[in-house]
Amino acid sequence: MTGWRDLHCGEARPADAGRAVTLAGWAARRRDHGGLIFIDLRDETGVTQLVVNPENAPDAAAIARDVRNEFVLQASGTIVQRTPETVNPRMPTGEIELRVDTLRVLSTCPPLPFQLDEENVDEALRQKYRWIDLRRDHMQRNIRIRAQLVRIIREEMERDGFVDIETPILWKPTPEGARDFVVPARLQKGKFYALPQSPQIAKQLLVISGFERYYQIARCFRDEDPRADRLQELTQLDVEMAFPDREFIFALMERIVERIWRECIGVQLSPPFERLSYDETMLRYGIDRPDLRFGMEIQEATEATRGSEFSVFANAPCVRYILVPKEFSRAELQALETQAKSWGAKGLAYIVFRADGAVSSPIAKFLDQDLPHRWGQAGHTLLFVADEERMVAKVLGLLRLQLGRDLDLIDDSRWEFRWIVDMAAAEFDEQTGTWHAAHHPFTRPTDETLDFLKTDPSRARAVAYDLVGNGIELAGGSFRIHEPELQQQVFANLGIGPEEQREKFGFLLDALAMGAPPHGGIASGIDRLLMALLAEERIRDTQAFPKNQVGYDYMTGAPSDLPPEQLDELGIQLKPQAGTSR
RNA sequence: GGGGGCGUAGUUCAGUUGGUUAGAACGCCGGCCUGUCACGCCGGAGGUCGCGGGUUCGAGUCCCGUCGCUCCCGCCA
Repeated sequence: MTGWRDLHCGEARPADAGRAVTLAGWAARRRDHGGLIFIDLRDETGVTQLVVNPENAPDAAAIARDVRNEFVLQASGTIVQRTPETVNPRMPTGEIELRVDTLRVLSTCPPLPFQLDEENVDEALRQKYRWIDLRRDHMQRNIRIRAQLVRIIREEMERDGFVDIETPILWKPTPEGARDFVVPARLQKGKFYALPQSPQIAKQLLVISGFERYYQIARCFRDEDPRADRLQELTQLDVEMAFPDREFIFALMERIVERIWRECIGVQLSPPFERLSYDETMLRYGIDRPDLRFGMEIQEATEATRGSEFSVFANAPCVRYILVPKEFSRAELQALETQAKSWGAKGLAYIVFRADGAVSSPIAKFLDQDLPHRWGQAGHTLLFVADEERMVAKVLGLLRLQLGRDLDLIDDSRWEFRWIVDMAAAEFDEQTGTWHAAHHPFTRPTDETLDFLKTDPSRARAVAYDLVGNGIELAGGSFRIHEPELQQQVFANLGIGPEEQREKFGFLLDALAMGAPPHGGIASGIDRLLMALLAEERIRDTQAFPKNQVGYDYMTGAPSDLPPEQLDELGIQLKPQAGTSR
């Protein structure tokens, strides 16, 4: 205890009755009864009720009358046991109160821009007054559990002999992956550092250096559009090890996750988590981070409809459907089709099975008679998408998720974790019409599918894995390429020529040539992990000081203009239209 | 880059088919109140209906534009 107080507000119990103590904290509420005045005094441990009686303490009563919410107070007096009829069983300190002798106002506060017990306050306002927002129980809980979660991670990593090593925040711009946040270099005018999207290369170098087990709670930056589940500035548990063993890495993560869920929210998980292949996941859920808390899995219908008289189905490379437990109306189906089209589908075919046995559908008559009945069910609707496989998976996957939420099919009490394994090595880029690395270009292709990178990238697999929990990607990792020749070949397959390789990754290739052990690892987004743990809808509520969807910080006003002298010093000249401010 | 939703008091929201002076709750201010704990009771202040334009006798409401927020698609190795 510091000199300001000798007891915390959440600590006092009947055993303390009779003690003369001083408390300090915030005035959470004041109830002025004309005579008696009650003040709920709050600090980070809880709340104690202050009672100020003008007969015993006229000076304190005069001060208490002018106290308003969120004033900071120091109160001295005696802890007294409450009489039975005045006990408040809803609060831990409800059996006692502080009979105040002297009261001191340490700090005042105007009426708040929003109330601490208000829900759904506009996020812009919450962020502008974040120091107020963070006083709310909900945010206090989130930020404190975040610290607890990080502590658990560190303990588990240290227990297994991983060494915590910091890597540079000022790093080299890399063209692969997300857009870089860049930092102008004053001492090298016209040149730029980039903030790391992840310490990927640095951690590989550390393992090559002989730190066989590295970890870091690392800040990462990605200059892409944020979302409800995505941040520009994030924190990840970053792990890398020499002579990697996939089972070891899985078990490590499972142990960490199990402990976090148990200790932070009292939920007992039962690892090991089941494994799903990437291909099966994409087929059944249409997305690489499936939410397994409800069914409505995607079903294959391509072969069955190949000879159909419905030309759309007959000609499509892929036809799949989901069976939705609802009889949709025409208007609802219209809305669903509009939604599906906005995701890129050409249309949405449907067969509604009425509860009375009637079937309404513009396409059922074109299908083999028994097919719909084999797939359907009274009171349900079949929704079909026919297109390229990628599009079918995407649209049905998104439909499944949206309908799962809208129809309240998701069982919130369930925790479904899965390892997604046998990941694709390459992804098709619709815009450029080329293939690029699905994970990152240092990911090790499997020996068996290595040659497919050249001939048929869609079939190439990587030694890569993701951990998914309740539809949220919680971790992702891989084994890396440790042979310089293979790394050069993979670069080449991804369209990065020898000169570009040298310029951008020369130091990595050199390092790989100088005794690089086989290595691999995993990374886990702390913000995402917390989001899943707390079932938060907005990842921003897991951070103390988040920015909004266009990277604006309401509190500080960042990003902001620079004075001309500073720009000069950096050798930067802004285009006339640039430099607009809010 | 694209699509959806939202924008009314300090806050959260309501506001009917376009119709009188735009309401409620909480908060705030004043008064009363010695056992409340979401204290109670009485009274009061508080509004550029995001902004600009249009239609109309009349616009919070309809139309166009614009700004902001938010969710999603793209993007996110």
